[in-house]
Amino acid sequence: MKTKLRPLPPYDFSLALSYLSRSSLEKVDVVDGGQLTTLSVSDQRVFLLRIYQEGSVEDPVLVIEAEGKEVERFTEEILSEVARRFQLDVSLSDFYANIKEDPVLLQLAHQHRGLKPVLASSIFESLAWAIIGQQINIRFAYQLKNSLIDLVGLKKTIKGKTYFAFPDSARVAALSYDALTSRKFSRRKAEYLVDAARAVESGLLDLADLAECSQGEKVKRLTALRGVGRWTAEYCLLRGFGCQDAFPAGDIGLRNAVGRFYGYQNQPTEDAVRELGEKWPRWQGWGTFYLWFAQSMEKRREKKAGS
DNA sequence: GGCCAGGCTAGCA
DNA sequence: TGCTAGCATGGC
Repeated sequence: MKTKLRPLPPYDFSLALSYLSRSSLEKVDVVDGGQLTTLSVSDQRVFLLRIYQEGSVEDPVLVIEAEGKEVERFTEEILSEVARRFQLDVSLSDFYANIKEDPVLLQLAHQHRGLKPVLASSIFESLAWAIIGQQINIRFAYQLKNSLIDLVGLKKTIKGKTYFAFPDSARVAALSYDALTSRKFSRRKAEYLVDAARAVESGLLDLADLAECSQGEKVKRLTALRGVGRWTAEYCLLRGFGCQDAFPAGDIGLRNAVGRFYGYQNQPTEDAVRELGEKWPRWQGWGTFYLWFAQSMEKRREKKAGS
């Protein structure tokens, strides 16, 4: 199956690819030669997707090629999932209009014109990834994520090449804590992760239902889980549910980015970041994503210059 | 070798 | 309500 989507312009898929390739350890979303190769898993079915952009940033066309059994029957589902994950139907002009009081963010938006937040492939993945990433550096977080994928991730070999998908909640719920602690998870992190997966499996945390709730209710229900604090919930809202105004203001990476781009002498406090975000009404999530992205691009540039 | 990393909990005042 | 020790391992 090969089909095309027309994202709301401007849109630059190469920026999404840059974001997805921010770690060399990433093995679910494979970026190579200007295209993304990834598995799409839904309802026990696995499809291999190749996604790339044709046309320009101002007149974008996104091409989606999908392989798998009876893929034609699932075309609509696959396309809607791609549109959701890459926020293709959300207008950047609304974002631009709502950050005009902030020249710094406006400049970054100009510099990375066509960037839209990239969501995780599922709500559960965003929650699991946030738990994994708590209080540890990103590189180590990727190592833990890959251990989890080795243990219970989905693997599919096509034409001699193996592709991986992040495990769903059922697979994680079936894990023992020891299986994770033997792979360098701390005891607590193993408990938080497996217990969250079990909460989803038992229906204690109904993610489909949660999607329909208000932002406040989402945070309330998520933080009711042991191991899920405000940061984790906000992260999940931003990268899982795609809430445009989710705002993990306490995030260390965001505070560092604000420190860099807004010229702070010392790392700004969470309160200072929250105050800054008032200049991006209803779009704090996108502002956060732009700052994360710009920071990772700067770091990559510095590393390249230093090597 | 020490401090920091895309935090959170439990215990205490 | 607000503060802090402890968690645990890797990177720099």
